[in-house]
Amino acid sequence: MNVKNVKYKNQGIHAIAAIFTIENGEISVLLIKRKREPFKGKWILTGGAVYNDENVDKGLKREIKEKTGLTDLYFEQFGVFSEPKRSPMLRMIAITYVALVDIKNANIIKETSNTLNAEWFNINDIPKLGYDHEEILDKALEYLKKIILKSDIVKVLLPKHFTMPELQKIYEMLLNKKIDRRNFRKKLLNLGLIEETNYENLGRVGKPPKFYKFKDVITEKNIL
Amino acid sequence: MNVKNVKYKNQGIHAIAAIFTIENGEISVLLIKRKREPFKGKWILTGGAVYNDENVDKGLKREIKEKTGLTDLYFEQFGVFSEPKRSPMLRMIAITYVALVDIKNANIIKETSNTLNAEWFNINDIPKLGYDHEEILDKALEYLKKIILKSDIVKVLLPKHFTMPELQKIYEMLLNKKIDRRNFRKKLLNLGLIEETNYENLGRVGKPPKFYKFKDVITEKNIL
DNA sequence: CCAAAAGTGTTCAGCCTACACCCATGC
DNA sequence: GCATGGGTGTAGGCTGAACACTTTTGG
Repeated sequence: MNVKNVKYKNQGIHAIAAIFTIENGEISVLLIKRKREPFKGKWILTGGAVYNDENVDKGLKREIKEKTGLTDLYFEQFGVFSEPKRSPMLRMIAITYVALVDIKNANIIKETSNTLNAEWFNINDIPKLGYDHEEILDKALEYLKKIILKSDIVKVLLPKHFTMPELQKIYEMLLNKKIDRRNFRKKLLNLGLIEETNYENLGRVGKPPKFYKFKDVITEKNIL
Repeated sequence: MNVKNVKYKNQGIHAIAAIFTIENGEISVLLIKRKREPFKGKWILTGGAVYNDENVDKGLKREIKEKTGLTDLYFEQFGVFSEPKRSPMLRMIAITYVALVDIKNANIIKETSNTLNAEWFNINDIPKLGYDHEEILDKALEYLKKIILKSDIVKVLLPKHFTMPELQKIYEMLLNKKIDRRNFRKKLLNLGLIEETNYENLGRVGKPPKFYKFKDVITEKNIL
């Protein structure tokens, strides 16, 4: 069946993710450079059009894989951008996501049939973006800060076994503020997302840290 | 420009609202009965396809007005439903909303060119719905309970001047639990959304209540 | 004066913040 | 033994929950 009513013909869905990672102690976001019009040569967030046989999550995964090679990331939907003119030519509605990926697993494909380049940009040094992606990026960062204490989303940024100071650094970077060591430990243990392990790793300066891991089973109570 | 790639041709956007009100001390949701296939004769939530020159909010407002006559309601977007088969025939993605309306202003159009009927249904007595609207309704109720303490959304359900017990009854109905009178008063006043007025209204049994109103200016701090 | 409805205050528990000293290791 | 980095506890303020009596009106 084809759409006949011209009032809502030729609409499409964009699934768009602000993919974040932590690199050299700073938050970066992955941008891709467009190969075609519109916005040819401009940097944009990762994403693209959802196919008819996909739900939006699946379309996003496929687009990310096609345009960056990334397959193993955590993502969460946070918004809808639907101004009629947000995309020139076709009417596209964007379903937007925050995603996190571990830089160590992040082997980025630089060029594809649709993209000229892909690069991590420090979030304090973002170029002008195509479409309405600057607005989407702003909202994504805001959302990330809001959910970071209510989910185990940071899991992907850490090795299986990690220490409190390692975990704390990630929160400090994402939230962009200093946190008290004692309070942080109490809070995180209280949240019930992580548990101590008997993993050990000596050979470093200073008192050896305890190691923790994210619990395998996250109960309802944990993730609000 | 027309879509050529068949993989994402003929997609469309549904804006769909679970419109709630409080009637005889119970929560009701507005359902409309479809006049055409698919789901001809079935009850569904209010909504329809977004036009090309509208953002989703605007499309929702238009659809609600066309199909129910309602113009003055509070609504908030909460989700996206995108399973490929959620709508038979055309591939439609649903952007979903919670809406609230004051029953006293709710003069419902019963039949339109697209609908056979429109009626309020007690949420404990919902018929089988078309599309995936049962799932949407469940999620909408869940969302409503979550935001009710963080926004002035209940404003539309109350007269300009209202008493604490009146306000409390609405919260108790929406949250479906008893709340302690003293704690409720402290909490609501603390939230800073409402303020006392010198409105008076005697002639009722019992000690005369104080009247309150929602503040005209809601500051950033108030709505988290 | 009595029935009905509204107003009010205290205590306890849990959570957040601020803050300083001790401990185990490598060199 | 000393430098480095990690671990730990306590006190004050805020928030949410539990709980019972007094006040004002209409009839």
